[in-house]
Amino acid sequence: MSLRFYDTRARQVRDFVPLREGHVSLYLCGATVQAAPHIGHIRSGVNFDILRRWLVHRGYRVTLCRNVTDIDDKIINVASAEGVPWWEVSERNQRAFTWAYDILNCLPPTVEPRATGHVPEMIELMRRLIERGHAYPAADDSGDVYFDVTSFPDYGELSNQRLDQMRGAGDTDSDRGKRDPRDFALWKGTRPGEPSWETPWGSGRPGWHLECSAMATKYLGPTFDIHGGGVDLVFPHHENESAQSRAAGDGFARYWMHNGLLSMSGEKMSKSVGNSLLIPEIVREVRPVELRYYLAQAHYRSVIDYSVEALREAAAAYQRIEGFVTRAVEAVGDVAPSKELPEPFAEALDDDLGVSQALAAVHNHVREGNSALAEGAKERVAEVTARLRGMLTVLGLDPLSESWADTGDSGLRGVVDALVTVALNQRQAARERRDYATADEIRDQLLDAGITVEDTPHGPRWELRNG
RNA sequence: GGCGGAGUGGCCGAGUGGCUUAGGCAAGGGACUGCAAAUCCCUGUACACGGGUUCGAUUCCCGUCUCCGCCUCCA
Repeated sequence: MSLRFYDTRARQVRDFVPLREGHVSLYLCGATVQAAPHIGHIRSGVNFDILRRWLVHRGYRVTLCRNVTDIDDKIINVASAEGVPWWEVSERNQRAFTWAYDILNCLPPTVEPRATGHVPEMIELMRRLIERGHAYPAADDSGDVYFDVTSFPDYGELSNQRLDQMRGAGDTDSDRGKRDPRDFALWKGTRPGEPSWETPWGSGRPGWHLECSAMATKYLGPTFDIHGGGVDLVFPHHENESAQSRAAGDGFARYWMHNGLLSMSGEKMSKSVGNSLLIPEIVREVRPVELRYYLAQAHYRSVIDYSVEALREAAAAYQRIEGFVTRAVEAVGDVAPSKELPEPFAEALDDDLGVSQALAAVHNHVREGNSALAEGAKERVAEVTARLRGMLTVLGLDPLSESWADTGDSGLRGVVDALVTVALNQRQAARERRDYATADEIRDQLLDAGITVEDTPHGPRWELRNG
C-alpha cells in the first residue's frame, strides 16, 4: 500500500503523491514566540518530526520550513510589561523552543525563517492582492490593510465554514476602516510606541497570517506539498493563509495535516487559560526520551489528556524497550540499526502515521528479543536488535542515539563501574558462603545510591536507576 | 446558531462487519531465582445508551445522552 495521510481540506485520507518526484516540501507552523513552550507545542513538534523522519525513510528528500513568528500583540504586551524591547522577548522564547525541540530529539528544520526578516516579501504579497482586488488599505488611513473575504469565493473551504454563518473576525482593536467585519488584517497600522515597518500604504507591522504565506512561498515555492500545525490553527490562521495565497494566484499547500490538541483534565491547555505545563517541569518527572514516547504513542490526530500517571506509564513502557536494547548490546556488542523495517511497522506508518500500531510491532520485537536473549541465541538477538533500532530510529526513540547521551559524566562512568564492581564482588563472596543477609544489605545500599542490581546467568549487572 | 472530533476492559491507547477481537501499564497464577530484580508463559474484566440494517455490529445507519475543539489569542 502507498503512503497516505488524512487531509484536513478533503476531510479524508488521501494517497500522498508529492509535487516533485522524490522530494517533499513541508511547511510547519512553528511558534509565535510570546512565551516558553508547553507540552502541547512540543507534541506538535514530535508528531511532525516523526512524519519527517518517515518521509526520509521512504526515500524522499524533505525540505522542512518551520517558521518563527516573532512579532505579535502578545509579544509587544509582554515586552511592554517587562520594560524591555520586543525582540528581547521573542529571542528569549525562541531559544526556549529550540532547547525544547533539541532535548526531545526533533531534528532541526531545513530553514527556520522569522516573520520580521520577511517584510519585503509580505509587502509584495499585499501588492499582488490589492492589484487583483482581493485586499484594500483601510479607508481611514490607519495604515491597516485588509483581505476582502467576499472577493474570494473559496473562502472557508479549508475549515468547511460558510461565510454567511461566520462571526466577525475582530482582529483589530476597533475594526477601523474594514469593509466587512469578517475581513482580516494583512497588515496593522502603527500605534504609538509599537515597532513598525514602512510600506506603500503607511507604516505598521504584520498581521498574524501574512508571514506564513510569504515565507512558505519564499522557501518552498508557490505550490508545495504539506502544510502542518495544530488543529486549533485550521481557522482562522490556515484558512486565511490559504485564502491570501490562492487569491494571489499561488497554489499553496496540497495537503493539510493537523495534530490533535493536548488537554489537562479534559480542558484545552492554553497559554491564555494559564494552566500551561512547561517542558522544564515535565522533564523533572520523566526523562526527555520518555516524554517523547508519551507524546508519540497516541495517534497524532487524537486528543491527549495529560496526566502524570499516564506519563509515568509511558516511561515504564519505554524502559522495557530500553532495557532490552541495553542487555542485547551487552550480550552481542553494538548492532547498527537496520534500514529494512518489518512490514507491520511500515504499513502502520504508511497509513496516516499509525504510530500506536507501529509501537505494537516494536513491543513484539522486544518480546522476541528477550526470549532470544534468554536462550542465548546471539544471532537472533543481533537480528532483532538491528530491526528494533531501525524502527526506533524512525520514531526518534532509539535508546542508543547520541541525542539521549548524558553529558558531563566524562570518565565518571568508569569510576562508578569500578566502585560498584568492588561492592558486587563482596556481595558475590557473601552469596557464595550463603551469607544472604550481608549480600542483600550490599544490594540495598547500592539501591539507596541509585544503582539497581540484577543477577543473571552470567553474573550480576548493574544500572543507574531511571528517574 | 454554524463546523468538526470523541465516548473501548482497573488505567493509557489502537483497530475492525465474523478470523488469534493490537500494544503497553497495573492485577492474579506459573517458570526462573537463596530472595529479589529482569525476563518468559498463562489469566480475567470491553467497546456510552436506545433503535435499525444484517445470517452476524464494538465496527454501518438513525436517534438520545455526555465530553471536547474551532468560529476570539492559541500547537
